[in-house]
Amino acid sequence: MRSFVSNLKRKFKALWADTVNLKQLSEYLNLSQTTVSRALNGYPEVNETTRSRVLKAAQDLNYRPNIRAKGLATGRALAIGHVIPVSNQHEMVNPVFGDFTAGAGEAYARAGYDMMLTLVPDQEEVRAYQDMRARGTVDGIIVHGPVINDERIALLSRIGLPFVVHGRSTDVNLPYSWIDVNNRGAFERGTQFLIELGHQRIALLNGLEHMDFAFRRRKGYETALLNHGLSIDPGLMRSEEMTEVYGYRAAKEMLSREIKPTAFVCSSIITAIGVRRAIHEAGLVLARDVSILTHDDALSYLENGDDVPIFTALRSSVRYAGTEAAEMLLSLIAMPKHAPKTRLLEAELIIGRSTGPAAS
Amino acid sequence: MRSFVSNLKRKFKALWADTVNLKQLSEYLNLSQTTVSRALNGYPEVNETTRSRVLKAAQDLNYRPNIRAKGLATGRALAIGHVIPVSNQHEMVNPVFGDFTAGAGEAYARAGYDMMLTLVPDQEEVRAYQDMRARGTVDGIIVHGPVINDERIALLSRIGLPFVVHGRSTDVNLPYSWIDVNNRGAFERGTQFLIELGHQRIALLNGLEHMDFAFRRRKGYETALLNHGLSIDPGLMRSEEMTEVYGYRAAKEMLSREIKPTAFVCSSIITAIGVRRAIHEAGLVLARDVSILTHDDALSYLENGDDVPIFTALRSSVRYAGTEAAEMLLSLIAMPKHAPKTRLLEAELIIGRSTGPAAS
DNA sequence: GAATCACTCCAAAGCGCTTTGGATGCGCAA
DNA sequence: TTGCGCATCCAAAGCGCTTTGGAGTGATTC
Repeated sequence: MRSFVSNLKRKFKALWADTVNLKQLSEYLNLSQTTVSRALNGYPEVNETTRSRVLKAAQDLNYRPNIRAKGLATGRALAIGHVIPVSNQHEMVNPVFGDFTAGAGEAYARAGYDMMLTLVPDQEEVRAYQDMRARGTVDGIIVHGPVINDERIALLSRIGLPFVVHGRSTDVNLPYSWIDVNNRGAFERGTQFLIELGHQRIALLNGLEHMDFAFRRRKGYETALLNHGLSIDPGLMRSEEMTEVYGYRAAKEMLSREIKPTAFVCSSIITAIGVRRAIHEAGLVLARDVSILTHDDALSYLENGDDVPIFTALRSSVRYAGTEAAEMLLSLIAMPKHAPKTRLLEAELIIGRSTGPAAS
Repeated sequence: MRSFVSNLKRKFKALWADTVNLKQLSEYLNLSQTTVSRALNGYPEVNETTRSRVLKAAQDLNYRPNIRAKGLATGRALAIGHVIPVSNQHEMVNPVFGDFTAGAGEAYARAGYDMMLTLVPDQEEVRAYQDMRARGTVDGIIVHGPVINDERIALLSRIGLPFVVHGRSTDVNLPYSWIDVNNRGAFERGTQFLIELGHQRIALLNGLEHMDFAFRRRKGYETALLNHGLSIDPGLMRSEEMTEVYGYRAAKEMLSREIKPTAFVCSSIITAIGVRRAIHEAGLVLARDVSILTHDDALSYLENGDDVPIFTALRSSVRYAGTEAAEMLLSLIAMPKHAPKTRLLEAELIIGRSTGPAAS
């Protein structure tokens, strides 16, 4: 039996790890390409006996449909695009993106979709989306890093390419699909937590505030301050790319002042690590002299401790968001007429060892 | 003139942000598809006047060749695959991968290639590569995270899919293309540096040692110890996924011993951050009481300080490696008969503020 | 016994591009 | 005038798949 099959394989030039195409497979089976194709794709108009014969043969001859031919015929690409804007000021290939992508990748893998990454210089972004649509490289797109009033949303709606935004865009009034963390609510809650611990001078080390998430976080922070009769001090607010060095420098400067902040709110655990370094270097003690509260994306390589969290944090798994976003997009592609879907995730306030009552 | 063009656009159903195909373009030009295709792709047998007419029209009508049709006709995919192995023990979507990818993406973008990411469960990896080959999704592959005696290398050679390994694989004797850091040399040099500072009990917090890079690093570390008459103490060696918590825990345990190590060699800056945390928590002072030396992949989000490096480090930009790997692969694809290319990068020893003479 | 129907299957026409194998017309030498 | 080479262009055949529009069976119905 084995040698029977392998003879046929030889005859049909199907060596191990090599592949036949539909035509060869159908000749081998003495069936038409139509029938074989239908059997393989689960269409009803084929006898079940035939179908299992076909399935068996496809297995034996190691048949793999050519994805480009399939795509040409069906008009679908079976791929999702992730466009990563690249600019000088600003680098989207960050740890957050990695984890989000990992989450999304899982969902794609399950659904048999591929994932295309494209790095695109800022100013060519619009063109890149048109390209993807026109050249048919992808069936849908995940939009990363939305800014305030992001023009990509209007563009993608116009050209009719399904998309899901990771985040939202303030000032955009079109309906669109998104998944986001309640950034404003989280930062309001976190700031309030510090205020209730007695802190009055609370610094905010935010991400770049043209980014929508950072804008919302600042709003939350400000709201909490105002709600408790505290004033907003621009000298205590920074907005930059969220690196370790940024956290270090900003904290070092603020801690060298006559009147120091007693607490820091950070937009990223990496920035918080930089702040911690500055605190140590200034000879101060974390939680006793200065508190840190940070947003925590639950990155796999930067877990916030294990049993007891290192930092008091607003936690929301970006990996989970990735999976959800991907599934939203896939279902949008499956039902193109469906209304936009939205999903708001809540961050969890987790008490760690980086906060304490304000030093008097 | 403008309205002339826009009339024709309307006539040919080319609305803004919409696209014509080759047939429409050739009808618009009163030329055959052959000629238009040749004009566009720079073939010589077309009059220069005609060519510029074609180019102009392609621009005006917003012509974008369908990549799947092109791929079907040429047999090329214009895409490169990055396969990310996923398992329970082990997570490749790490910050290093992100930066490598960013570097590679630049090269692809320049060459007009797309980048495909695929997450593949460990045990299906072999099948995944066969698939990519058979279905024609990619023209080549970057192999990430090679282990000792990595079977993927033989597989990819056999099925004839061009590939470049990021790293090497000990015990594989086939010729293949790779780009790697001199891990062994770097860790030997780094360890020697610590020894010369008087350290005798030097711990190694390595990555998972079935990974080739980690294996080589250990060899380098051991070589330096032996060269200086120091013994190898398994109690001072760890091998795990390189997270922050790993560094913290391992260092905490070792620093709680009767006889503590006086220096740590880490395989990742993230792990080093964890070690630093444990040092602080133990009430010790970095560089004075305990030294840290780490490998530094020069990740954009985890820069090792600015003017003065935080950690004494063996630095080698993984982003640069990504760009180089991509370019090697693209040239391999362009010249399939070419012999394998290899490239060994040297890590730079950078003196930071995390090392000092051994405390007596 | 003829008409109808459900069930299986097939031939052939695309999908949008590249590329092979001419066809056409021109200038130029013989 | 004929023949030849060269410069331009074109028709048509793929690439490997899906899908439309039947065609060929028996079985069922009247």
